[in-house]
Amino acid sequence: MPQAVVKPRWRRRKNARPEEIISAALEVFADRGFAATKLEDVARRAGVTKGTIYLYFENKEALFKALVRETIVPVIEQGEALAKSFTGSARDLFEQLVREYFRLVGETSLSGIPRLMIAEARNFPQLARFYYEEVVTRGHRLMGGVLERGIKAGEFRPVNVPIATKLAMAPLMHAVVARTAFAACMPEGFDVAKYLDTHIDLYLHGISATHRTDSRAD
Amino acid sequence: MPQAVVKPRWRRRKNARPEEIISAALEVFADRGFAATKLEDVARRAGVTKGTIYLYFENKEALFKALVRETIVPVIEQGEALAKSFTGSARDLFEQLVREYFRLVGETSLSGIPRLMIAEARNFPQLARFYYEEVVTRGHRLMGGVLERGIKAGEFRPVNVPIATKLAMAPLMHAVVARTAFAACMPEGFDVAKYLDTHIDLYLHGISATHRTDSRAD
Amino acid sequence: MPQAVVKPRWRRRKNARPEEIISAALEVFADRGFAATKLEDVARRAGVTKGTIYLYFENKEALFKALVRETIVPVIEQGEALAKSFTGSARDLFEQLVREYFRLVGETSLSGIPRLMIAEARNFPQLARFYYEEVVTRGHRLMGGVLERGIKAGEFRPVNVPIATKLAMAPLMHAVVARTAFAACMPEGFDVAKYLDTHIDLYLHGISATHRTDSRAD
Amino acid sequence: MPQAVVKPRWRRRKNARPEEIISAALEVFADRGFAATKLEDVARRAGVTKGTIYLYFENKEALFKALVRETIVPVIEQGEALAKSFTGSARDLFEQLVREYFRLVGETSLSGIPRLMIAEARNFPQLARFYYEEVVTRGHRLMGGVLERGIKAGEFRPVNVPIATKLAMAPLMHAVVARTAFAACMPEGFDVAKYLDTHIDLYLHGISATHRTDSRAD
DNA sequence: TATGAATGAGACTTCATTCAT
DNA sequence: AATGAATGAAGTCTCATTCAT
Repeated sequence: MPQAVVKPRWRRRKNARPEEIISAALEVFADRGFAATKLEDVARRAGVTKGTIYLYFENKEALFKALVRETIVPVIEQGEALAKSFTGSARDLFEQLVREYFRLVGETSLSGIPRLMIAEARNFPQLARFYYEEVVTRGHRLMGGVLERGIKAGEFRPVNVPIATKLAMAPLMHAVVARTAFAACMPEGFDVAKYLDTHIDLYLHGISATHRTDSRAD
Repeated sequence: MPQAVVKPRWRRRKNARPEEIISAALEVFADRGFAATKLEDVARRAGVTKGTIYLYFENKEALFKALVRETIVPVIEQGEALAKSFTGSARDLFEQLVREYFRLVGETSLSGIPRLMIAEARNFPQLARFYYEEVVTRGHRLMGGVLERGIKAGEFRPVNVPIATKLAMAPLMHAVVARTAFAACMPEGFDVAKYLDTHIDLYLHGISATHRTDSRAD
Repeated sequence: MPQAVVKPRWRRRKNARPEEIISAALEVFADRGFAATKLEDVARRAGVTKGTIYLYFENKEALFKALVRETIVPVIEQGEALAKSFTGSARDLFEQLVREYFRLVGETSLSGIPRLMIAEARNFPQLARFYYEEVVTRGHRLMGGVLERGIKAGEFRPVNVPIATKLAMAPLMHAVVARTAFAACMPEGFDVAKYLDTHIDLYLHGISATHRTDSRAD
Repeated sequence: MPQAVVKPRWRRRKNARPEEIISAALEVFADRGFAATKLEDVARRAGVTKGTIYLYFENKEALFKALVRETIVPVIEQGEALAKSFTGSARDLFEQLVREYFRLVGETSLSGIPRLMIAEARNFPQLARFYYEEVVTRGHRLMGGVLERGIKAGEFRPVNVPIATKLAMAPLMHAVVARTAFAACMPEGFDVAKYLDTHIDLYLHGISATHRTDSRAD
């Protein structure tokens, strides 16, 4: 990242190259993982040659980082914008965020990113930290905010927010991650719609202020 | 470290080498992933030389496969045995299986295996299939059986078992997988005990036959 | 090619570019050597882009050759002019040539050129020949002429001129070459003035016609 | 698949390998310089493959350093040993050291090393420092010791030892360096023997205590 | 059974050079 | 005349794999 300063921005704007490369990289990284991805494949898919990648990214790792930055972070930001402007109930916001996440990530090649990060986090501590802070933590903050909103509004019981947040996200994350990993092994498929419906229903039921009387959760 | 089974020492000596290698491989693979693992590191940790590995395993991939086979499947088997001999309520069995899984996998280096599989499944379709069938599906069958047992006994509502099974497992799997991946990024730590407690509580509450009146889940 | 250019002011501009490039090349080549010099660095220092270099020089090697031609040869010519017009004693001419060489080459970035040639001569036989003939031989001829002049005038003993010439030049050349190479390693510095003084004194003493009586040198 | 050509993979003892590689490296580096040397060429000349080099040397630079260490430093040590055990006059010791240096370095492929160092010193500051300290400085100390010995014995005038040392060495160094660089350009050859004779004679005469009466050099 | 020296295919990365604008 | 995007050959280095001992 040393020369990020020198790279004139208009060059990016004017030329679609970096975006094309990142887009190609997303496909290949998502398919094969970090180490097994050959830059030549990325280049070919982007319609350029190996050398061109190095005009825009310092090395493979930098490309990987840019990919994460440019693709996943915006999804989080979109969710934050939605939450900010949302005027309905916390339940509805919860449901909408969950479904939106699946629409944007779970069912696109972006789903490869969480899997990649889980796979490579330990080998790229610096990137892992970036991702954890800019995506995971931020995502948790977003979801945590929804829960607090519901608690304040009396829709949700006063649960332990950090834990409840993790439990709200885990089924989403795992479905995204495992589905892309084992897609080829699930000929019967995976009824995502019903999975989501059920998660939303069970989860909202679980933290709803109106149904419980005997919870141990604090 | 695999299971310290108590058996006559000299007798096992014959098989000790491959087991030592697999044990070393578990540590290294779990730490670094498949591609980033050097056989030399595995060898060193096993106290042998690279060449020796090839006496027992055809190649790196075969070692990886053996590792998966030898370490994870027994955990499933143990769970199956527990379920078979269990005489208490489905709720208690559910709780015990969940906690046992965490004890055996989530908090040992075995936790690296699911992460590895998720990372590499697409690059090793054959291994992915093996894992999916011998671990994932079998795990689901085990958990699904518990749910059915509870439904039959009138403890649980008659939910869609496959979906409910996945929703029971996802928080476990995700916690195991994400925790090892991002361990270094979570200085605050992760209160696993409370996470488990809450999951068990919320989940059992959600499918309990006695509390719900308005569920959309079928 | 646009013709009908309005010339006046831009006329010198036309030749300015190659000179600027050569000047930049001198700095970079002298600093880093041939292979380690990137044309991009030369271009940047010349205030142009890489492509521009190729408008004036066929390739890196041609630039290198032009650099040698344009920078060093004039120094020789200047020495030749001095010798030609010099009217004093051979001793004084010798001293003046030595000091002038150091002033023009030894203490400017031109000192990088001999070092470069020594480093790369074997990789560029054609250039080496050019340099050897246009610089080394010509320099030797110049210095040899001085010696012969002194011998004829009875100032110097009738030594073996080619050998004596080489011995006159070697300390100069080596000082120039080694000083730039190891500049960073000589914190104590190198008293060039005294080095030159001593060389001149010892050398002139050695070949002086008036002091020796027992030399084996012929 | 080539049919079972029985090519013994390693005939020699492990111990010999590094030396063989260094020996091959000397030839190639001396011929082409550092950057222009391909490790594959070194390998081929050593009768091994590229990879083998990396068993013994961390990288190209390390090989280069080892080469310097193993080849030139011993020459210095030999000179030091000679000086230490020498019982004759300082003049004779001087002469012997000069001739020995030429025999061991100037007329073997070791002569490529000084040239290499001069060429690459600026690009490898760390190596330059090593060489400067272990070779240049040590060589100067050796020669300076001889001069001091002669001064103490009344053989030499009380000259400025550091300067006189440099002037004693420069013709040697330059001859070694320039000869290998321009060997191909000197069809007439270079009468090394006479060059050395004359240098020794002139130099010894110059610092001799018995001949001078008018020196400016102090 | 075990070793460890040796291999060589393959990946990343660099940079001189080209060419459309 | 000048640019700057693009190329692709070439070199360093890695490491799974082999095999004589």
